[in-house]
Amino acid sequence: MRLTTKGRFAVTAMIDVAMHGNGGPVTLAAVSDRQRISLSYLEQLFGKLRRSGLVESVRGPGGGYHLARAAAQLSVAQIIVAVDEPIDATQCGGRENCHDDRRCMTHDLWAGLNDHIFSYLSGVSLAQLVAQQQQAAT
Amino acid sequence: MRLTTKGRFAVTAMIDVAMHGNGGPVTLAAVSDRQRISLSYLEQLFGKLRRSGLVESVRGPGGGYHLARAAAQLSVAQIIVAVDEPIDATQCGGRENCHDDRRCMTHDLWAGLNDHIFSYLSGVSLAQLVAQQQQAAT
DNA sequence: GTTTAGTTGACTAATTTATTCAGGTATACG
DNA sequence: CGTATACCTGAATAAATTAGTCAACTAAAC
Repeated sequence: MRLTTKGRFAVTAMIDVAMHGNGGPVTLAAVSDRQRISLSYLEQLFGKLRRSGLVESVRGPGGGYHLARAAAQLSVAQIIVAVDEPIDATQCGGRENCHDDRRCMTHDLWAGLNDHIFSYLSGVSLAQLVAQQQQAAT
Repeated sequence: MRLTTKGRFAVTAMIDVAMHGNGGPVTLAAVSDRQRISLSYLEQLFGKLRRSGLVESVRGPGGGYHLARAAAQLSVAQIIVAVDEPIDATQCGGRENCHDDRRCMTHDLWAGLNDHIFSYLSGVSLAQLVAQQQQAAT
């Protein structure tokens, strides 16, 4: 699992959708305006989020995106995995011949690291972030 | 804190130095050869590691790098911080005017996330990774 | 049938990552 | 000495990723 700004954009946008989704679908244009993320970049990200089943789209006037599940059932880990590219976490992609004789030295290291970070982020739900955000806005 | 391949290279190289440092300094040429990382890239990384006080250098023939402290006293977090660029974790760099009226929405989120990941990686020492690696080589 | 808004794909710019090149400096050793 | 080793520095480059832009299309509301 990588941690880059791309994942942060996705999480930010998802929080926005979660917070403004009461009155129906949220348009990307609105998210773009509020979060200062380019519309086309959002389109790319939400294309992935949709294909990963995290959001659902409604076409036509009054359309937009809404969460596919309750915010409490959506984790940060799912969002990041959805937008971040395949990521071969081990550099050798499972092959063990990356070196002459020994196997990829950091294989187990990063696998373990990934597991930890992933499990942590899996425990953080969108609902928690929304609650935190609304509290901060007070 | 970002998690990219750059940090992985640095950790891999540091493990190599830790494992081969019994007979004096380890040359980057040897690390490059064993780990298949370009020499010049290693020089860049070790320049940062040295300036961060994680390794010490010995010039001249028979020279090379050795750990500045015992492997048990060097954490993965320190290595990654040393080689990864400043990283503004909050996109707004502390300023709170990134949006019209509200502050950076994900500020607290990523700060908390960083803290967690950092503290986890701070708990993983180079010595642990070396031990793990030597065990795997059996 | 016109407007809204998602959908797709290609194309570009900026940044980061990784490599290469070309010099330098310090030091061990003969 | 002088020479070889290996760190040290900086610039230039290539590749990959990130971010943004453009253009055309489809589905649906009205």
